[in-house]
Amino acid sequence: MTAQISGPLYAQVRETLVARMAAGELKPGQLLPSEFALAAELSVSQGTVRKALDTLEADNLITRKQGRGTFVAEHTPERALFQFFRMEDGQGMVALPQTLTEEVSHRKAPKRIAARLGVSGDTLVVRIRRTRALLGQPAGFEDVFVPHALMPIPEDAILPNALYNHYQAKFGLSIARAEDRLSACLAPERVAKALPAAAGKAVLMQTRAAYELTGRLVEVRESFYLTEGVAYAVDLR
Amino acid sequence: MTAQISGPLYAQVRETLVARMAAGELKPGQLLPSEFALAAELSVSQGTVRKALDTLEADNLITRKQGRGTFVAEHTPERALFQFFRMEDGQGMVALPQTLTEEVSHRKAPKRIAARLGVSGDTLVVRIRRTRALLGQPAGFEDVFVPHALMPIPEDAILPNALYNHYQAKFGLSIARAEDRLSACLAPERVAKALPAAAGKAVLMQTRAAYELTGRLVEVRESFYLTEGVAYAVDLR
DNA sequence: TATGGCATATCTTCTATAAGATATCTTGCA
DNA sequence: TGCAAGATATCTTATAGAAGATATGCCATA
Repeated sequence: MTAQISGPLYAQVRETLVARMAAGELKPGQLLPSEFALAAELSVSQGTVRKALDTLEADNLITRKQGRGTFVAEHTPERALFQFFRMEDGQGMVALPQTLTEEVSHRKAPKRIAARLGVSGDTLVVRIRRTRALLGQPAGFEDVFVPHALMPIPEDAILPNALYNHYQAKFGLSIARAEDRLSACLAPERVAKALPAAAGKAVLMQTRAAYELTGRLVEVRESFYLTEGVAYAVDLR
Repeated sequence: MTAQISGPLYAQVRETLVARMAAGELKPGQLLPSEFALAAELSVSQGTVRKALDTLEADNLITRKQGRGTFVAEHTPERALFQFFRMEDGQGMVALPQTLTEEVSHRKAPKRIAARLGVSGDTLVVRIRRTRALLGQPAGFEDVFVPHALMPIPEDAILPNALYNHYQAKFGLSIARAEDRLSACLAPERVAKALPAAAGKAVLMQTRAAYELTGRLVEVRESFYLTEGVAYAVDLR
């Protein structure tokens, strides 16, 4: 038990496991030791390990299957889609996004992006600018910013549809949480230029901050979507 | 144990408690019997009751305080605000909405509303049409629809800021869950008429379906917001 | 001998219970 | 009024057995 020296046992077990995930000792998709094995290793009872796993499961950091075992959560394209991509068509089905154009560039962080990333204005960042299609129609414009120091994505990189998948595979950074803010505006000039279909139209603007396992902010994005036939879906409870 | 005759014990305990809430035997804000008292009454162990309460707490149906007790969740204006109202200002603070105009009317359900409510087209519904201010500026237009049979709100009713509070107090219906869908559009005519500030502008359209404890759909709404200085905030995890 | 099918052994997580720890409020006493 | 002790609530930890999944091995059969 290395992570914490006070608080409930199960919380210490949780911290230990999160630390191992963040350190890469427990990789996404990997089978965890059994509850009894962890209990023996950490000198606690199986029930205590179980309670720690309960909290991890609630946060979508692990998945469990009775009789099979416990696995570190993985950003499969499907999962990233359902967890972090919320555009649905009229029938409540996730509208699969398709990349139309893509451009990776290294640059100093624009002022508002630097502020949101919590870095100074001359910090080098990677900008991924993409246009995307929903339901077969050009409908989205995305600007994704990540610190270059954290993820030195080359400018000639070809990126997969689901970026979080890529972050995890290439840099060992697992996105665990994201905050979205949604508003409506007329398509800004740079959007209209890259996505002619949006010119003069109202678009849904999505600004996101994405955090990895340890809580560190690692990505900021600004997206604009035409919402004809689709909508950003949220469950409140 | 009246609710269920199979499945895990703790699930049966949960169903029993939900049934009592829905029936009004356990009212919002009320103190529940202690875990041991419930255990004795239902002939299970305290740990089993506790596990049932864990699931209810995860669904925001109860709140617990060590040393004090367990309480049925209440839609205080504050809580309804944080749980179901997601408009935040630039600093991440909830933007308090203020009602500017309000008009309650009884009418046959418009076609698309009837479809979403799952009722026939000639069903009587109550429509609550309001305009609202955010950060002191007129910014919102809301159409709320509820079946008249379920909530016969009189046409001369004066409604509080937080409707769910009112549903609960007047009709014993607790909103437990809601689905929001967000898109962007130019302010429709009826919105521009009621909210001149929105004329010709892009607005955030929010369509919501709200469900009560037992899972029954009880409210549908269509709202339009000017998002200058505010945004609809969501946490994904 | 090779192979398909079935019982079983042995993993796993899941459920249920019990007992001690900790937090909060009440009550009685100085 | 202030404070300490007790009552009562949830919280934490531990243990035992049930339920589900997989692999193994035996045995009948071609």
